[in-house]
Amino acid sequence: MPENMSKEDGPSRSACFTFTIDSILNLKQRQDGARLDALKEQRDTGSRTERRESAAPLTAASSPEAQGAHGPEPQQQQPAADTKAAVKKKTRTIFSKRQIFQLEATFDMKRYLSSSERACLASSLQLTETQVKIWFQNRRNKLKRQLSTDMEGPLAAEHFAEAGKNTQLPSFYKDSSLLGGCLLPMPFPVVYPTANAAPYIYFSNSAKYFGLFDGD
Amino acid sequence: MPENMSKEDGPSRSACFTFTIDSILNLKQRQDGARLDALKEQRDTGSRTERRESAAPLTAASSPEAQGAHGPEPQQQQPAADTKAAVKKKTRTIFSKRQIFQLEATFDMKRYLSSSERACLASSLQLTETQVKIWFQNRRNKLKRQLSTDMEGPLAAEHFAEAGKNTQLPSFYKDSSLLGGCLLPMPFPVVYPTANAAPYIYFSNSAKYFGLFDGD
DNA sequence: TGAAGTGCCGGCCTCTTGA
DNA sequence: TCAAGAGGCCGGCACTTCA
Repeated sequence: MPENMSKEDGPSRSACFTFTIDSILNLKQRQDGARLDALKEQRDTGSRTERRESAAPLTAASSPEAQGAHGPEPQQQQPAADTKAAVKKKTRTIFSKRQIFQLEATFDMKRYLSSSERACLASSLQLTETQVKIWFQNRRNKLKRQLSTDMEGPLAAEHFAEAGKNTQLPSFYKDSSLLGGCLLPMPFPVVYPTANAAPYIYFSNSAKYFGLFDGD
Repeated sequence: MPENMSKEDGPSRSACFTFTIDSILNLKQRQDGARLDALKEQRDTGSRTERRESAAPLTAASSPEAQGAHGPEPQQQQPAADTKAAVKKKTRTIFSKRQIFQLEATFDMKRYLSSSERACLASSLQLTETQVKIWFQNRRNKLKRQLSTDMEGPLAAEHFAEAGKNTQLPSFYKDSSLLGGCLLPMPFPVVYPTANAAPYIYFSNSAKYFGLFDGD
């Protein structure tokens, strides 16, 4: 799905308001990197119809990695593009606390993002959309694992699927249209009504916000 | 999309009620073929978690084509599976008028179907889900082309995208939950509210229903 | 520990084919 | 004419890798 559809979603939407959490938190950091995922993100640009209103025209060279984190300090661990086919050592970016906080808060609201919501959140966090996408993917997986171990039983996974099925989340073609596709993360417990059981409430690791407030 | 997600949608949903249009139209046809798309549909069965509550266990052999149409008459044009690797001549199934009618009516309601809606409609029409999926795909394309020529301008396509974006449509993860994922096609004009323009009304070829009522 | 890589699946789109 | 094939893109999931 959904993609191709991004065609119907990406270009003409521009649902990203500038008053996002960023402006609220007043944490305007650098505007440099945090773009192009080089290999995969580029083909994104090559879609049929134009898509993605991303600024930078993707300057073919340099910064092959998306190191969209770590406050103002440069902190590049990529091979500096010495040779053409750089070794491309697998880097592990560390998201800032502000980014994690916002991602977690958003995750509490909904576990799946529409493309426009993703774009909005990404630009708000100075991350690539792919990074946000992957973060949510990994986060979902983490949640699933946590539930499996917490509930110590095969039903855990079902609860997860159950909750994820009839509730939340978007579609590739249309977003929740709340705030025009933008989310304002608010750390509240989320209720996941299940189809055949009493509403299942998950407080999403209530302690995860602790220690995330003191700057990056 | 979705897929993978069909995992969360397929198995535990069973949202297909038996009072579908079929029971209304009292057109219980044969229950035989109209399944397995052989090549592609089969891997569907091989998904990670079980999915699809389809009856027939997919008997490896015979009926490689999905000829889910044409009233009671057999009408098979496939190579009868004489040799193992039959020539597999490209067949062109002709849907019955009843099937077309129902598909068109459903299409008027929404131009994209969730997996459960698709499953429901498919079983209701004795067609494979793939056939329904492809039909909707081709129908969407047809609509788009019609709009392009009708409006004689480059804006037509945009209107289509515009309409398809903020309106309808499902998601891979959750369906409209109307009637439990089942649709009751009702030939009414559909209103496609656009984001930045007055609601765009499309009467979906008002004459297309003519001549579709007289039996198969 | 967790961002990212890999492999597989399904859907959608566009264009094309051939009964 | 139109169901279906083919090629290409995207997102999701499971599982793995390694700074």
